[in-house]
Amino acid sequence: MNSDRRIAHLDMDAFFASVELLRYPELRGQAVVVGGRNVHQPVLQPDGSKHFARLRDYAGRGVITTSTYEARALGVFSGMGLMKSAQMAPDAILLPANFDAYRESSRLFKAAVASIAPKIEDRGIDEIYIDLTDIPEETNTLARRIKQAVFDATGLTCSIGISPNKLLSKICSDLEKPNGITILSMEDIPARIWPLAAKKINGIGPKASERLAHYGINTVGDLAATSVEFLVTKFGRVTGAWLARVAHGIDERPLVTESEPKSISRESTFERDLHARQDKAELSEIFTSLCMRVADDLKRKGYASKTIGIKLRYADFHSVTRDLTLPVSVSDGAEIRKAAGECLKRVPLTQRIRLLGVRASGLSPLTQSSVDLHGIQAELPL
DNA sequence: CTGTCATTAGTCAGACAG
DNA sequence: ATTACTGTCTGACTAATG
Repeated sequence: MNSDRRIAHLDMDAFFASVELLRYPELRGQAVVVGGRNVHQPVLQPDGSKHFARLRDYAGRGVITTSTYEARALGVFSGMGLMKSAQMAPDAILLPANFDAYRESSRLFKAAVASIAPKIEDRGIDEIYIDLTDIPEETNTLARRIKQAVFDATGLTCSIGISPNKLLSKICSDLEKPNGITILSMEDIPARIWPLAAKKINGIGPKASERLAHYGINTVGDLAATSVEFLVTKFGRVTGAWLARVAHGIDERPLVTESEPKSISRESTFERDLHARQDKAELSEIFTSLCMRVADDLKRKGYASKTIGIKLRYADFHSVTRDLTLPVSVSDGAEIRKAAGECLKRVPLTQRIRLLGVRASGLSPLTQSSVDLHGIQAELPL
C-alpha cells in the first residue's frame, strides 16, 4: 500500500502569547502570560507608555492559557493556576485572551500553508497535519518554504516535524521548538525517539505515564523493549497492542481533512462555590443562560440535538455528568433547558458546586424545513 | 420455558488534548 | 484561596432485543 508517506505536523510557537506580542512589541523578551478572567486590557498612560497588569495583581480562579518562553523559564506553564504562578513569577505581565485575534491569525496561517500543500488536517487553533507525499520538492526546502509562508502571512514563527506518519511528526515538531524543523525517518527511531519520556507520545497522558512508570517503563525505548503480551495483560487487548505499535513508531492513521462536530457544550466556573438551595436563584440564572448559549451555538452552526447533558463539578473538584436522550431532536433554548432540568433532578445537590455545564450531542443537520416548522421536528411518518 | 449469547443503545466516568 | 473551557474518545456497565 502507500506506506511511503511524508507527513508534516506544524505547531505555532507559543501561539496566543506570540499574537499578543505582535500587538505589544515592547513586551518582547519579557515573561508574559495570557489567561485569567476579568483581566483588564493594558491602559495607556499620560506619558504614552502602557500600564500592564502583573501576575501579582491577580485574584481569582483563572489558569494560564499560554506563556512566553521567558515565562516558561521561570516555571510558569499553561494549565497552571494563576494564583500559583503568581508566587513563582509575580512580575510577569498578565494579558487577557483575545480569541478573535487568535482565530484570525489561525485562519491566515492555515490559508498560507494551504496555498502550498492543500491536504491539511485541522487540529485546533494552532496546529495542523499536512500531507506532503505528492509534492515533488526536497523535504527541508519545502519545510522552510512553508515556514516562510506562515511568517509572511502572520508575522509568527512555527515549528515543523516531518516523518512517515502523524505519530512521529507530532513528536518531532516539539523537538526543536521554537522556530525549528525536524525531519525523521524510521531508521532514526532508536536514536531520536527511544530516549524520550513515554508521555511524549500523543495519547499517553499523566495517568498512563504513571502506570507505566510503576512497571519501570519510563522512556519510549523501555516501552519498545516490553513484550506486547505483558502490555496486553496490564493494559488490555486494544491499549496494550497500541502501546507496542507506537513504541516502534508505527502509525497508519490517515489524515482527516473534514469532519462534523459530535457535540456542542458550554460550561462555567463560578467566582465562588454556590449551594443548590442557598444560591438557587443565581444557579438557575446561570443554568438557563448556559442552555441559551448552547441553543445559540446549535442554531448558528445549523444543528439539532437528540441528547442533552449536564455536568457539575463540586467544591471538592469531583465531577458528575447526566444526560438524557429525547424522542426528537431539539435546538430551542427552552426545550434544552427543560431536558437539562430533568438531568439536574438526578444529581445529588448537597455539596457546594463550583462549575455547571450544558452539552448537546447526537447532532444532526438542522434542515430548513425543521426551521420553518418553528422547532417542531418533522419526523417521517410510518 | 429457561438460559445463554450477541448486539445495540443509552448512560456515566475518566483520560486526554489544544 | 490551585486547578478554564471545549471537544473527542474509550471502557464499563445496564437494559433491551432477538
